[in-house]
Amino acid sequence: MATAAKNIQILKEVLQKEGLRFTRQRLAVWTEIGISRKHRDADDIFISIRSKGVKVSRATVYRTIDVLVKNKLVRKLDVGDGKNRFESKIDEEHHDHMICLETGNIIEFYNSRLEQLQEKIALDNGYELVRHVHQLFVRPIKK
Amino acid sequence: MATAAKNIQILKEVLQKEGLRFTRQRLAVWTEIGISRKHRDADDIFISIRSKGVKVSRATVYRTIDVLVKNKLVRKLDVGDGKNRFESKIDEEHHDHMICLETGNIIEFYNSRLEQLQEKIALDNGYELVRHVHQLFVRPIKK
DNA sequence: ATTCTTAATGAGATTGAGTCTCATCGTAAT
DNA sequence: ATTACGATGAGACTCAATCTCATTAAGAAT
Repeated sequence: MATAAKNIQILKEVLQKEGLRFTRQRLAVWTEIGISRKHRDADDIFISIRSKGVKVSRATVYRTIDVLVKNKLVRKLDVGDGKNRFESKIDEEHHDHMICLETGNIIEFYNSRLEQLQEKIALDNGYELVRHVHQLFVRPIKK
Repeated sequence: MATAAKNIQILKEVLQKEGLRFTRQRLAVWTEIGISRKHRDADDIFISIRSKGVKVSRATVYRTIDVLVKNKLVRKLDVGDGKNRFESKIDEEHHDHMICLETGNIIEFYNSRLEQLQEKIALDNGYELVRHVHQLFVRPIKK
């Protein structure tokens, strides 16, 4: 389970590996993404950190997120509205997303057969699957 | 098979349905997308139309594409580089895309089992699948 | 064909997410 | 504590996409 101490440790290891320094701002960004509800956009994260009294800039938020995404601590999610969303990958099973066109709700799903098929399709074409983007845009079934 | 005459007819029907006028610009945009190679971005389409001597603006290109997408004549494709691509859906089987991370190549694929699975996943969650976004980011297998 | 109403267009301003610059700050090694 | 140099922040900048509004042109009516 993710404790604050464990999350700090994870961040420190990543920063060390990348030859980067451990700073208040980087910790704040990682904490914000790791602790809070999912699917938040960059500005949301920026505002939230500031509201907690930590001085940070948008530039630093974006720069830090890039590092976290590169090191697979965070996942970047494009829901098609021009703003990327971010979610922690720590203690999370892999999943994709269903976006409700009526409410904007984001529902997570996972299907192993689907994942296998994706690997197979890439392989059949002479490629190795690196990552995928998979969103289902849905509408509630009317009774 | 798609002939120029047939494509004009399709466009006219859509415009009529939408209560919109048939204009040189709208025809030029539809022709450009319908005739040319796939996966073109808006600016590409804009430049190409201009180079053929048809006076058009970026605003009109975007406005027309919106109408075409809304009426399922054109598909909008987000390949993750910040620029949407467009392709004609006329005389095209449905397919998804594999994007090569090394060359930027876009490969089309279709798998009926995959399509069925998506329908089922939405249904199992109480939703109706409206559309989906599905891209595989891949790397050539090294020999 | 000419007139007339109103939608469509174009040039350029604007938006907004994300990136970049560079003077200043702060980490952490010594 | 000093020092070297990486990190940060304010705000300029980028670029795809959208909006504004004066002008243009469909296409219906005559």
